[in-house]
Amino acid sequence: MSRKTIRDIRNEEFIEATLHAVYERGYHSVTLSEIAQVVGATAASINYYFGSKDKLIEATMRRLLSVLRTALIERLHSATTPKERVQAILEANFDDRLFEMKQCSVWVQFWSAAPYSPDLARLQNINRARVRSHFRKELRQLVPHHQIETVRRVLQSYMDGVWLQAAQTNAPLNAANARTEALHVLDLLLINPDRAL
Amino acid sequence: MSRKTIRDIRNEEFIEATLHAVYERGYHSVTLSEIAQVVGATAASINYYFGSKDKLIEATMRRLLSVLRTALIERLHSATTPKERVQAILEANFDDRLFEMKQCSVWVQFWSAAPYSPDLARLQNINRARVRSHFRKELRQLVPHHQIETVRRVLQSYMDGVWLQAAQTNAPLNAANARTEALHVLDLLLINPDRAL
DNA sequence: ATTTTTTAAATGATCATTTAAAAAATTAAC
DNA sequence: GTTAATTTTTTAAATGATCATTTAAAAAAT
Repeated sequence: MSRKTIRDIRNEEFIEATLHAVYERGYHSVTLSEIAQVVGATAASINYYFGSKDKLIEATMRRLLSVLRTALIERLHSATTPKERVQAILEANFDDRLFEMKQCSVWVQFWSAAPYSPDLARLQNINRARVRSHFRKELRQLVPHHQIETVRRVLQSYMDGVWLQAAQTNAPLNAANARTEALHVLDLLLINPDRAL
Repeated sequence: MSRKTIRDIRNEEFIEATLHAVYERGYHSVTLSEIAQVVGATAASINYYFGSKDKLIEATMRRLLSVLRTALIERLHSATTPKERVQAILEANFDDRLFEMKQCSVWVQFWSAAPYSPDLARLQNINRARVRSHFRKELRQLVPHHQIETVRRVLQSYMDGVWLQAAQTNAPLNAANARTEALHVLDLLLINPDRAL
């Protein structure tokens, strides 16, 4: 029963094309024509569907966020203990569907552009707030009160850093490795916390 | 005896202005005129001194790298044990002269632009290779052979992530806190390594 | 005087966006 | 089921704005 309108299909195609073209050419030098070319259309067509280049970019960012949200919800759903749920957050961030060159690259570029675009900044804040709040809720049951924020900051910084590096490597990414390593880092932070933090 | 030519002074001014203007307006939307305005000059003047916008950007990136290199050398010089030297690398990355909004912001923007500019990419690789090699040399004496790369990757990812977040916060940065937290993370990685990694 | 530095204005290129018309698809009528 | 109207989608070309860069001349410094 998937009754997709042409509009939905085109939206989908153009967002996919944007991911590809931004990855290939860079956020600040890609043109509407280049994006349109990826799917054999014209720049005018994009404006017909999205209204402007900015709106297209915003829609693409929403797409990335939606992939992360989906992975996060799925994994949280099948976790039962606080620690499992923290692991779920970490693993969602390096989910196979997300932790892939094209998306890492575009994501990092959006990050760096966000401070200069209210729309992108808004989306980014929503996402960051969600991850932060999930972390806090679970860490409350795993580490002493006064260490919650430190542990959370370290985990989030670590995840961001891995993404940043992923976007700059030309070697193919290994999402499974990234997840394993992230779980190791978590274990380190949970070992004997009174001693180091 | 600091005999500075006008050329040196102007170079300095324009690089400073670039840091300011890129921070204010964003790497991909700042114009030569805006940069020139910061020091009351004209865009043509920048081309007279730097030859092109790209060269100015490259010179600004070099400036940032030079600040890091200086901090790194200074701190390494006064460290005597392997652990102190690893600490020196971490602390240099969050040196007061470097870990400051304007520079974090510009640095992150350069990072995200580097894959699309051979010149920026080259500079970035040189820098990353230097930090990597320092880490390796010292970690060899601190952790078992098979864990060197993992520990190093975690530390570098963590540092990158902190920078990324710093560039996106509007709260003022606290370099001393960043250094303290980084040393904590190091201690965690060095505690009982056989257990977790 | 001569050289260095600065600038206003010109140049030329690039784009996002608009427009107006064509093409395709959908609907309605017979 | 074919045809004619209507709506949706697409595009080529026009528009207008923005910039980096060049140029040629003026201003400042040596």
